[in-house]
Amino acid sequence: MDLEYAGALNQAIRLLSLRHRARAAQLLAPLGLHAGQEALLLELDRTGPRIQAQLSEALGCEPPSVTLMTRKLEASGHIKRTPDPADKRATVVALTDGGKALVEQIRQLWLTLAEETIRGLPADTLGQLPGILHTMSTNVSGKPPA
Amino acid sequence: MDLEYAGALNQAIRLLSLRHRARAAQLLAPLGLHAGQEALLLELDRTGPRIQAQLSEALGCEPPSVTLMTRKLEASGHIKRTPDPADKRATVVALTDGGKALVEQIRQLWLTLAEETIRGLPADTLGQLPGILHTMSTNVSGKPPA
DNA sequence: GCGTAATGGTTATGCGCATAATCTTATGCG
DNA sequence: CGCATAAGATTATGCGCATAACCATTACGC
Repeated sequence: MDLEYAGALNQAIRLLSLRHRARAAQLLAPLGLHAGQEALLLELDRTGPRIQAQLSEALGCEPPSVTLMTRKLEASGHIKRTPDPADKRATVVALTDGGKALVEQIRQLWLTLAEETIRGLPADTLGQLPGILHTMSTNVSGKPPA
Repeated sequence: MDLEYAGALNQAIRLLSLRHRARAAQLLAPLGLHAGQEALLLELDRTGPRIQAQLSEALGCEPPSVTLMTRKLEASGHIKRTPDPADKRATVVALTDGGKALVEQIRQLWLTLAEETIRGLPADTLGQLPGILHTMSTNVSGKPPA
């Protein structure tokens, strides 16, 4: 691998990150959501109520970030935070009814976003794309490949 | 395209963004840099001195972000900001000697990061990877495809 | 030429992320 | 047991990004 390829690759990843996130933000704004919050709601919908430590792990961000995000999502009425009776340290986070309804809208937006993103890519690329992205993610995750 | 694929794709892009950036931050920390600043320095090195509006365009971020980043990079001595004699509104940004030396180190780190990122990917994928990422970027850039 | 629009920058504010330090509660081991 | 350690959460702080509002300058149309 040469310096030029490396530079192009890293820059391409950086640009995709910025723009994909920016586009997501545009689409989520009408719902009153900021980019990043949708992932928390989708995760809650996918697995049911979870404590923040689990959310932190699933979302790939640190506990303090989850604390602030959950605060704001609770303030806007999309989730509810209740102390865990079995572990007094933990607080469990659950979707409200309003939150569940929001998730349905998010799913539609994410379909739009994904279709927009992969427009013009060859069909065989589409099949391997999630795998490629996942491989790169775990490669730089620092964690040993389980 | 189904909802499941869309969700997996968007989530994969989000995770790759977070982790690639986090790993970049780890590598840049010993140089006293924060993730994002390296792009500005690399761009300056690639094209020579530029005014902030051009940097904003090249980096894919908004002018206020450039203002703050250039301030900090100037404070740490890596760049120099001087008023443009031809246009009293503009300020041109140039690498200092120290900044140029830093760029060489950044290039090495970016080689490391890129090799780490694409580890385990098939050879034919590597060839098309930059193109795929670029296509996706422009797809969500909002700009008409020039 | 002059007034209006466009361009370059900055300030203020807010969000998502990070790390470091701290507090509380669980858990492990002697 | 009791005590050290680990785990869950929070606070404080800082950076990169964003938008909105504003100022200074340049460019343009009449």
